[in-house]
Amino acid sequence: MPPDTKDKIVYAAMMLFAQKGYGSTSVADILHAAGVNAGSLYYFFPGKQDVLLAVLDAYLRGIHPMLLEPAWKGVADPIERVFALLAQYRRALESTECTYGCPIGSIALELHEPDPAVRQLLASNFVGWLNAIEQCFIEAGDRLPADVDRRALAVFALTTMEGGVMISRTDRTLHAFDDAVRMLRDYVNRLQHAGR
Amino acid sequence: MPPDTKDKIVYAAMMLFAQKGYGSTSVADILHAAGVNAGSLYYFFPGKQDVLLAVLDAYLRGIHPMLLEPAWKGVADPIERVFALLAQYRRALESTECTYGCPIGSIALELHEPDPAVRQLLASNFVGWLNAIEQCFIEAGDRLPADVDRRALAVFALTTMEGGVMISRTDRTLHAFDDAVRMLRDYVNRLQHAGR
DNA sequence: GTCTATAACCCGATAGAC
DNA sequence: GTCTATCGGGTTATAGAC
Repeated sequence: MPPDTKDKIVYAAMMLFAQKGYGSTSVADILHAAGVNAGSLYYFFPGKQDVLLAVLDAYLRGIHPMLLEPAWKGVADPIERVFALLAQYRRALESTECTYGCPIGSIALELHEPDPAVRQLLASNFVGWLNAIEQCFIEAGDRLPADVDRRALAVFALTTMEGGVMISRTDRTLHAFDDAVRMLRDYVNRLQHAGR
Repeated sequence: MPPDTKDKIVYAAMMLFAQKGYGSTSVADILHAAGVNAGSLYYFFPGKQDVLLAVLDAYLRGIHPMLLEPAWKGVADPIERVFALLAQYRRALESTECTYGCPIGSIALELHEPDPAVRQLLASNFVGWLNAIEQCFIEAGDRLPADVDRRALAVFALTTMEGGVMISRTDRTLHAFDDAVRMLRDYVNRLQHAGR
């Protein structure tokens, strides 16, 4: 079963949006990368923005199979899973000379007045990520103090990753990403040792 | 002394880049907002990107007078200064319905393959911010454990702010920003009480 | 230094045959 | 479903008078 045209368009757009951003990717770029003609794209999608919606939906459905499962392979401890996920983002930065970060975050900051449907899907992607990490901290149980807000801790992990990617991408160095993750690790360690 | 044409262009571009981003702001937008004609802009600047360079340079020179001094007015304690600065970003989000965040961060993620001069100025802006916050943590002296890396802590504060802005802008709610800053505050509190 | 007009180009989207 | 050709409009930047 060869990949159908629609999937080829979405996949090509996903790669291009991650590499160059949404605004800097032209429909012609997508057509060329997908090996498809304009008529086909506009047969499946009303316009460029609807391609973005399909891409964001693909990211959303891919959170578990494409993001979390690879990162968590062989890692059972819930707290280690949080840092295993961050380590996967580090590898993405490392293997692209600090060029490739989190595509959701990039698009979220690129679009200043996004269409409501786009903004909704961006938010859903963050929520999916946060739910998974919150669950890790919940599963950590009494290794963390009871009064520590698991959801807020998940948000903190996300800001650490996104902020670290932003600064590392800007100075083309992993220092900032590593500094931020190291501080988060120290914080979580101190929480684990609190009250013992 | 009326503001000269060049300054009007840079100021108008600064506002527009912050509101709509660099790519979505046309030269015509800048001309209209500045009340200036195309010939004037291209007399002072070789092109649009050079206007961006001037804007980033203005942000860099404005870090102390425009950003830090207002945030730190009446705040002497170095650690409180860190959170006073974060509170100022919160007010910017709040007063714009979570639309306006950090313009440097937005541009940093919008431009995927920035001109070296642009990337250099973005990095310098981050460095200026980090130097100031690092200095706060240094001035905190022995209120923080000696083995805590002051620079890394400053990076952590920056990722908290930038990541918090990103997520709050996306879901148009201050929850994420507040969660992240609350966690950072808890971490700093625990550091202050460590070893006592 | 400032103005108007316009060149030269690229964009997203469409039309209509097949 | 797919193809080619093209429309209409917005873009950055320039030319040349003043």
